[in-house]
Amino acid sequence: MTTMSLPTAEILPPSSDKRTSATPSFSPLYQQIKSMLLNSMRLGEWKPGEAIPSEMELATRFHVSQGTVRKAIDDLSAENLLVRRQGKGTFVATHAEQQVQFRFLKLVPNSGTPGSEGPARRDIIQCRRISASADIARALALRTGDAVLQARRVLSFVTTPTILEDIWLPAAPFKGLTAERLANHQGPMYALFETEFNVRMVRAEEKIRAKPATEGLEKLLKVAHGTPLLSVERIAYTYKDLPMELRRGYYRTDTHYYHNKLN
Amino acid sequence: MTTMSLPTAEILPPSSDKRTSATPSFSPLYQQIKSMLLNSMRLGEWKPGEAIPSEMELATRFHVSQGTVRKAIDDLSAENLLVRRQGKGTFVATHAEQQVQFRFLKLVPNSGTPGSEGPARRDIIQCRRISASADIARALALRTGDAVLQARRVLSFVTTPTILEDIWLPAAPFKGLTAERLANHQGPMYALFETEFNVRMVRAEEKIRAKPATEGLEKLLKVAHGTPLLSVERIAYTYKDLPMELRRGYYRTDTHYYHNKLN
DNA sequence: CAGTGGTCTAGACCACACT
DNA sequence: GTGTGGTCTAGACCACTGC
Repeated sequence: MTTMSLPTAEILPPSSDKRTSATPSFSPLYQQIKSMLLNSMRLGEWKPGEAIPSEMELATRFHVSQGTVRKAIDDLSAENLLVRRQGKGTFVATHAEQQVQFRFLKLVPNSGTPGSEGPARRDIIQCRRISASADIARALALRTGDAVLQARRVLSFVTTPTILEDIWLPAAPFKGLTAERLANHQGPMYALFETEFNVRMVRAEEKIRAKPATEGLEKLLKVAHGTPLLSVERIAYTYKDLPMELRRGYYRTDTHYYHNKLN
Repeated sequence: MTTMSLPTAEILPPSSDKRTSATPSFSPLYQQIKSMLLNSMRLGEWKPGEAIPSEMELATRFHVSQGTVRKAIDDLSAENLLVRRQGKGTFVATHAEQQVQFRFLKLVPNSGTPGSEGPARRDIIQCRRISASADIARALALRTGDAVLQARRVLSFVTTPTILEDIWLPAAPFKGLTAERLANHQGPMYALFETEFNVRMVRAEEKIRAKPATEGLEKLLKVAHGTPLLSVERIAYTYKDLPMELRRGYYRTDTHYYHNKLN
């Protein structure tokens, strides 16, 4: 039973030996549980913010012990895909909660803590549908020419414009997204993606460089010509390592800095 | 057995719990085990690269079950303080291994993978003993005027000077460190710190900004005047959150980029 | 082969949140 | 009180490493 996948009908013959080693790879039970939990999240059986069944209930459903379910949930919890709350239950992680507002935005003010400036002001400058150029398509695992949405916005903290971002999204999963919906939405953009488009960003990678402000950037961020800016290119992924967003940001680093923890 | 302290000579003081609860609180056994393992590593009972006792042996020593020891080791392993190797044992993590060479240096070449350029060339420009200025002292949790070592070096990849770093170290723990020893040493500086000074860097925090190259930087990194550089200020910590190094680096980002994973 | 870490179980009890 | 996650135990067996 170790290398086969569990029956999708969620029935495990009681006679089957769960520990017999078959040759090729060997996948522990808790890994299989992880996959099944992941699938349920991906397919929307449990949505972001909702509780998943209790450990005992999942143990019964999968015909394993509570400890095995626990190990699977521990892993997913460590990957920030689930959130455990003692006495209450286990919940699908979401970008809509205050505590995780700044999980992906690592820019913090020179003095103060992340978020101490209050919510950022978001000004959507444009949002349009275009054809993917070669590099955009590659980043989003599309074909050149495929339809993508492109948005541009400025984030301001305490009236100071601090970030300019260009954002590219595959058009298909975000059908119906307009500048108005972006502009009218309060809270993190990734929260909007969850509730409106059932797209949950699970992880991201960033490439960071220092670049001089170009003419367009100078005006929008109100900095002098050639001011060094932090160039942050991010690709965000949903489940299954599927890239769902490309973002090219320019950060002012006179009033803020990019904060990173190394472990 | 859960809320009592352990019955051996190695009893922990009723360590204050990190949670914000007002009650006297409650420290699980595995947390106490973690602290004791941490202490043994800090005091050098097991040195970086060495194996710690087996799970069964530790369980006997601490009078707990193997599962409890296991949970403690799991945690320390997740924090990169220990490394488990199935069939061999559990080892104290070290900066001297190939696999973790680039744990703290996140600069990767535009094309290629971390380390694909071969080992970096390290040129020590200076190493001297000075009095800590106010900001250096604050970063290293010293008093203004305390003795510190200050070193400057250039890292080059494939003959291209890429990083200039100024490094400050508290003089006391690094007594005897000279430019010669730095220059003659092969491999990561943090590995030298482990073997020669019994100082192990456990984690670090970085503040990243974009800044124009100043006159001194231009020559050393061979870039044009005003070229934007990545300014990376790092404070590295040993056990117990004790700051042991301040590092101010300037990275060229035309040939490389700073890579960060967000989870 | 023995010794190590890795997985899994069944059951007990504790801490926490809600009702 | 009930139900949730959190801790701990004792024991079994599996997978990997090296003698």
